[in-house]
Amino acid sequence: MARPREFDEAAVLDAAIDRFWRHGYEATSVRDLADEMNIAGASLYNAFGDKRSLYERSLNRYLDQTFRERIRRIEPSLPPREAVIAFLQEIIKRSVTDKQRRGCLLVNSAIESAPHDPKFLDIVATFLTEVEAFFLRCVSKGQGDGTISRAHSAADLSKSLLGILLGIRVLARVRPERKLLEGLVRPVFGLLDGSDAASGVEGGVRPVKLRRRPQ
Amino acid sequence: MARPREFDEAAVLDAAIDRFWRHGYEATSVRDLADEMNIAGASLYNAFGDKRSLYERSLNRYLDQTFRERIRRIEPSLPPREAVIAFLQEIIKRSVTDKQRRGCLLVNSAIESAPHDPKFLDIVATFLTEVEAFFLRCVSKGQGDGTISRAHSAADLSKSLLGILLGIRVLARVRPERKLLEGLVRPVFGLLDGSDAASGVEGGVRPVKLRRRPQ
DNA sequence: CTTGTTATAGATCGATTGATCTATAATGGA
DNA sequence: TCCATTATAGATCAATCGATCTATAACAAG
Repeated sequence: MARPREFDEAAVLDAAIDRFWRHGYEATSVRDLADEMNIAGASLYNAFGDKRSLYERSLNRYLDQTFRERIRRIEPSLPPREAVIAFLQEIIKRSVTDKQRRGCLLVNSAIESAPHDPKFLDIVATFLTEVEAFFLRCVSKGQGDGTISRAHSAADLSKSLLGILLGIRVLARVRPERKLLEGLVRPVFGLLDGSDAASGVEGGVRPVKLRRRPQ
Repeated sequence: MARPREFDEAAVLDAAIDRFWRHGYEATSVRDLADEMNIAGASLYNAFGDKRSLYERSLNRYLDQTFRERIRRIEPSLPPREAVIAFLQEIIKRSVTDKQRRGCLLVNSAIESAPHDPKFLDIVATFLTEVEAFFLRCVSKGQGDGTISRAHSAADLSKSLLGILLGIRVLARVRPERKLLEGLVRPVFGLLDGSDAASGVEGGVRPVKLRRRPQ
């Protein structure tokens, strides 16, 4: 019974994602959203609750369709070291080709929304941990089969990879230059390869003697 | 002639910085600003023009008082490798002790404001280049005197350092955990030290044959 | 059919926005 | 002292905000 929806929920949600992605939460009004989603304001409230709930739905859908999709696609199909590299290179490619300089909705949310809303904070923090966990799985596996250097602990390396990922996405909004981003990751990729990593600057742990990359 | 100001411009500007820093540009109203600056709305407009101009003034003052101050203080007083390390460690310390999770006004602006205002974009992009140049000076000098590894080009290393810096500042707003941030920089610091950095993942330039760190 | 339920479009709500106006206060120079 | 100039406080502006209301439309069940 009852009158059916005239719009495709996934489609209008994509429109909402795009708007939030480009302009952020505060700079987007409900009217902006309704316009881009091609639905009436009342329909928006009826279908998604309020603006905040719509943002939450948008962010979650974004994470599923971009980050998680990328992990699902890359992790099982590539050796661990190549998976990490492919993951980051794909993000560089996206950053460089993104003419609207939207950057990354996750990073944008981390800066703009997470600090002022416990729910958003939880979503963002949890997901960052999820990305870190992906890197950790890759690095651990790579160190196990000798394709990734043991000069640093898998825990540290995966944190560095997370940090670099976030840095790339900040630059993507301001200086999305191929040479900058590719130069930026080169030393980090080198970190995965063999290296003797000399002195421990700060008494850092020097976990295991490295092996000279068999394979 | 004319009635004198009743407030100290630098002091009220600091109050504006703090507000923008914590809440961003869009989520801060002119009334919020006037309240925190302890001046009337009319005085704000009289002294600083409009909200946008006040933000510009705030951002520039912030950059001078934090980033540039740090560079001016650290660069001449420490050897290049130690300067880089001190710079990043100071930022980690700030991130960890920042109970309000303000993060970095530069990074916050890069995400929220720069993409939608050519003037802000220019300020942020130019300053990011300025930070990169600082890292480049340090790395070049360190590679010259043998205290920093030549396994990667100074250009690439300084870009990586910039990326890691930005990543730290994103995490500072969401997961300002000491272990996370210190683990994150450990491999990057290792990058400065000797290392043979093997394979070029992507046909990247392998700039110079390394020397085994004389000193 | 009728009835119950939900979706839609557009008007509308009070609150808040960035910005300005009015009126008054405070100064240095004539 | 009077004038020109600027600063101040508070009221006020139209525009826009997030959200809701009213009225109508579209369906399924009976």
